[in-house]
Parts: sequence; C-alpha cells; structure tokens
Amino acid sequence: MQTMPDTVKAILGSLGYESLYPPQEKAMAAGILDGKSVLVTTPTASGKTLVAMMAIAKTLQKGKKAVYLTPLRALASEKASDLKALEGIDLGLGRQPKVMVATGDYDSSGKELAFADVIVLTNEKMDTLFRHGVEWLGEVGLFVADEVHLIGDRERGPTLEMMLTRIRKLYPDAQIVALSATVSNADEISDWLACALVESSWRPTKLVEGVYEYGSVRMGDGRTFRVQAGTSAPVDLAIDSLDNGGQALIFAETRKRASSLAAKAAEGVYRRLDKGAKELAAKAAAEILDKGDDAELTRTLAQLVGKGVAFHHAGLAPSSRKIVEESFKAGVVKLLTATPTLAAGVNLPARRVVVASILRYDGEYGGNVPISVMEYKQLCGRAGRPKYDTSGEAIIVAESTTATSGEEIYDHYVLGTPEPLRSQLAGDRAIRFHLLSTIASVPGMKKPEIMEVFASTLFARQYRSATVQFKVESALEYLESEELVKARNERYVATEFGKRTSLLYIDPQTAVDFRDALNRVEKGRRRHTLGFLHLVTQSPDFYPKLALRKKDPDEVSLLLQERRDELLYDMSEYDCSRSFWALAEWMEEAGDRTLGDRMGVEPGDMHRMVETGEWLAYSLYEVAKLLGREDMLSELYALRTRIRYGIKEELIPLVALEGVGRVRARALYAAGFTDVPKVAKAPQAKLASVPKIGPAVAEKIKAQLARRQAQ
DNA sequence: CCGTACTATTTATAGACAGCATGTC
DNA sequence: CTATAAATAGTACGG
Repeated sequence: MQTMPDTVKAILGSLGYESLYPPQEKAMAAGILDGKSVLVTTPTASGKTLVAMMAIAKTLQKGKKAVYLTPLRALASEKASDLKALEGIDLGLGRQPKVMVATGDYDSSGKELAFADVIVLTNEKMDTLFRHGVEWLGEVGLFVADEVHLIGDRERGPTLEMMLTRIRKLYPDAQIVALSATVSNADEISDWLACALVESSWRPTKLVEGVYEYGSVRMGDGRTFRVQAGTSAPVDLAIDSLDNGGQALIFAETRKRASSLAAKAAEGVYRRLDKGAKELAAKAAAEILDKGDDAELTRTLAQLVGKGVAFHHAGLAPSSRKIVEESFKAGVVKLLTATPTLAAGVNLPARRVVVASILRYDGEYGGNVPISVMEYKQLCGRAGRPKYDTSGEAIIVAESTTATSGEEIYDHYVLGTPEPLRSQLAGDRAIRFHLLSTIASVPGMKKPEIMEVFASTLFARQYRSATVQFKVESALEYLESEELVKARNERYVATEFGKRTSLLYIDPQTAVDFRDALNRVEKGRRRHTLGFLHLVTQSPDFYPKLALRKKDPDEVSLLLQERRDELLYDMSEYDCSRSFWALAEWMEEAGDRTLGDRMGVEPGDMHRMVETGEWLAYSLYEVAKLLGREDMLSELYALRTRIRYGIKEELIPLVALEGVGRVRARALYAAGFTDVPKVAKAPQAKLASVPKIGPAVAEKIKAQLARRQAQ
C-alpha cells in the first residue's frame, strides 16, 4: 500500500474503495500505473475492473485516451456504466472525462467518439474501426482487453488475436492491459503480448468445489453431505441451497433441459416462499407477460417466475431476459437454471452453482463430449456473492449412467487446471477474413510484408512457420482467384469488391456467393425475393441456422412450390433451413404464436435472425450496387425493410413513420390509410381512433409529418 | 371398451460479433 | 463410427 501514489489513492477514495485486493496490489507492483503492459489472470469477480480503472485514470491524466475492449455488447454497456464513475473525478483535464460505448447495435457516431476519453468497444467493433482507419486511434495511450482467454474460441478468437497483433504493431508505445481467466500457458500469452504477467488465484469469496454422486456430495474442503432425494439431482442440490438461505444457479446443457429443470423445481421453491416473496414473484411474472410477446416460451417462463424460479437462455426475448436477470439479482427469483449464456455474460452470482452435466452435445463429433476445464471454471466463477456470502459452492452432478465416475470427475475438474490457450487462426475462414482486411487497410504490401504481419500472431508462435506460410498463401490464392485482391508488380491491393467486403465485415465467402448468385440473375422485371432470402440465410455469416424438423419439409415444399418463380437456382425443401422458412413467414407478418408454437422458433432466435438477416440483406444490396445491378436495388431494399419489420411489401411506406412498426402499420392499412399521404390528410382524431394507435401516437405521427412538410 | 401406467420410439441438441441510414416504374 | 434426455407414440393391463 505504501507504493500507492496519492493521486491513485484519491481516485480510489472517490470511487469508494479504501484498500486493494491482493491481485490489484500485484498489478500495481508490476508497474501498471507506470504505463507497463500487463497480463492479469485471475478468477472472475476478483476486481479486474478496478485494475483497469486505475490504469485508465493514469492514462487520462497523461492526456491520452483509453480503449476498453470486451467480447459482448452486454458487457460493453455494463463496463461503460462502471467506468462512468470516472466522469465524476477531476483528473486535471480541465473538464469532465467522457466515457462512451460503441457496439454494432448501439453506435455512437465516429465524430462523438473522437471527443471521448474512455471508449468501450466490442472486439469486432474495434476491428471495424481499424478497417475504417479512424484518426483518433493515435491518441490512445491504453488498450484494455477483457476476457482475453476468448482467443481460444474457434469462432471469435481469431478476431481478438488479430486485433491485439495489430495494436502491438501499429501502436507499439501504447500500454496494454490484458485481463484473462486462468490458463495454463499464461506465460506464453504474456510473452507474445510483451506484457508482464500477474497471476493470482485470489477471490473475494472463498470457492469450494465438489462432486455429487449417488445422493451424496464430496466437497473440496473435505466436507461430505447427503441431499434429500426429490425430483432430480440438480434440483435437489439447488433446493438444499435454498434451505440454507442461499440462491442457486443450475447450469444445464440444453435449453430444453434448463426449462424442464426449472419446471421440476417450481413447486418445491414456491412452498418455501413467504407471502411477501410470493407477491414480488407474481409482479415479476406479470411484467414478463406485459413486456414480452405471446410465444409459448414466454408464457411458461412467466408462470415459473411467479413461483420464484426461472430459466435463462438465448431463446428468451431480450425483454424477458432482462427481467429474469434483474429478478435473480433482486432475490425475487430464488433458483435459476441457465445454459452457458450466463457464464460469460452479465455477472449474476449465486451461493451455489450446480453443473447439471459436464457433457455437451457436439454435432461434429456426433455425440456428447465433456466440456473443457476452462469452461467448467467459468461456470464456477458465478459461485459466491461477495456482498452476501462468505463462500460459494460449485457442485458437479456426476450421472450414474455415464462411464466417468464421480472420482474421475473430481480429479479432472475440481483438482484440474484449465487447458492452454491455442490460437484458432489456422482456420481457413479466419485467415481469409483477416488477410483480406490486412490487404484492404494497408494497400500495396508485398508478400513478405504480409507474412510479417502474420508472423507476429500467436498462431505463428504456436505453429511451424511452414504451416503459417502455407495457410496464408492458400488464402491469398483464394482471394486473388475470386478477385477480392489483385497483385501489381508483386504488390497486393484489394479490389473495389474486396474493399467493400472488408468494410461490410462479411466473410469473403459470403461476398463471393452473393456476387456469383446475383450475376446469374437475368435482367428483367421478375421478382426474386424468396431466392434472395435463401441466399442470405445460407451465408456462413447467418446465425442462427435452425435445421428443419422431421415434420417441416412438407410445409416448406408447399412454400417453394407456390413461389418457385422467385428462386435464383434450383433447390428443394432439403436445401432450406427452418431459419429461412421462419423469416419468409415473418415477412408475411406471421405472429409470435405461429413462429413459436407452430415453427418452434423462440423469440430470442427470431430476434437474432432478424438482426443478422437485415445486416446481410443490406450487404447483398451493396454488392448488387457494386455490380451495377440497378434492376435489383429496389427489391433488395424492400427485402431489407421487410426483414427488419416483419411486414409485407404494402406496409413499407408506413413503417418509415417513427413510432410505427409492424403492428401499427397493419392497423393503419386496415383502416384505409394505405400510404403516407393518406395518413397526412387524415385528421389527428381519426388516426387516434385506429386500434393500437392512441392519441399520443397519433400526435407523434402528425408532428413528424408536419416537420417533414416544413423541410 | 376405456383409462392408466408403463415402455418403446422419436426428436433435437450453447452462445453471439458485425453495417448503415434508399431513390423505383 | 460415437450420446442422452425429454417428448411422444404405442402397448399391456385392469376394471
């Protein structure tokens, strides 16, 4: 503590901290306040944010900007609101420090960001800022990279790896503070990033891990105890925790299992609620119904929340998800079941974490495979609420049906150490994607210079140089043969098509598929909406891709037959996904009931499909524009709007009105207001009498039409 | 013949980042 | 080539 400078002490004081946690002291000793780059590996909730905040404060005092990088939008906004605490501190800037967030869905404009001192971004957003060559990056003195262990993720690791590589290369003087969960090759990572390594296993609450088998639990501290057998082992363990006064969190391997475990727990939990708790639960349940949609999933969830139990997974509507999170935090929901969404996302700790199974289905493998020790430790990280519990517990349920015994599980997971982090940049998709952006952002590099960029990746450290060379070269060949890049005098530049692809942030494969498909479309007046939609949903960038169920092909086949003339290529119902089908119905104004109950598409999935679908439809529009296909532009623009709002073509003009979405647009149309001029002509009272449109909305519509006319 | 309890068969499988703000026949 | 739990369809049996 004696090493702490007064300024930092003052900052800590104004943030409400008196002393530092051990890992925080270690980070200071490593020189984090002197601008030294550091990799901090500690368990979750051990105060990494404060470490970052101290470094950020120091950076701002030097008149530099700080960038904070996270893997999730939800974490970005959470961190931003944590960091807002800095806005209240005088750092000698002569003004208030400014904290801003920019993510794909919530974008502060580039200009605004230039005036911010602390900028919170997702890793991908940072990548796009590099691609756009934002000017203020030179003013950044500190990059904080949170959850750096994501480097080992097959899908999203490469972006993080390339981004860190680029930061090191372009801004060698900038300080890097990398925050990571515990990994076994932390020294290799810190060496790669030229960082000092700070390792600590300290936690603010003690964590005791154990394994449940045949009705009894063996804990890491030597304790053993039996659990009252009830409906199902994970539920029994959770209820046992409630009886000891602590909330419980069950991690399940599938969504279905999460909701079924919650249902099993409902009666037992409800019996344990007192009158006040029951009232609060009923209120939360009503809120879910009120703010959510009409899908079966939402109704089931509301019913369970009314009993003090909930499930949480990516199928929930964003509104339901938020209410569940808040209710659990507030203690209204006593027992929560969840898929791994909660392991990486917002911090929702519980006294006891139950891992219902260490197996998870892997489609490529064709069976269940055990999760990694690192994943398991991530789940454990949610055990123990610093403010309420002195210690947290994590218990794995060992299924008696599987070959692995409780003892083996204990040895492997409880006593085990997380796996080393492996670069995932060797994947073809990842290499192509990042190679294109490298060439597009620095035009005119020769092959050796390009190789040099990849030579400073973690990938190059972990693989033979011949492998790296081979991978990069074959990706280069691909990009060249598809005319995304071209070489002149051995210097590589991106073509217009390549540049556009890089800025749209789509997979080169997606761009090529789009281009080739559009080029095959004959010029003319024929409509191709369904074909375009298929193209979008088939893209490797589209997510989520739901497979057809056994009973679906008949109905999809009918849809294809009816609209065969809209297709771009010959295809059958077996070339379709349920995502394609659902979006097609969505664009025909199918409701939550149809989508959820008949098609089995949960609200959260629909939300994401609309989001990615719209982005890709926009990209398809841009590719068509680049190809000079004016004949398709209006139809592609319509496609984008229809995906976004879930409407038939006739409603497109109406949703341009602020405050009018799919439901109100349909209501207006049904009342005879079939276009904007008709709405403009109608008296306000007439609009207000249309169902779903009250006086307030009618006024809003009138006001903006008046504004529009004035321009 | 019907309802219930049990058994065989079928079905489906975690999560999540990114762009940009028209101009038609 | 590989798994497993939940939902659903099918079957046996008692009344």
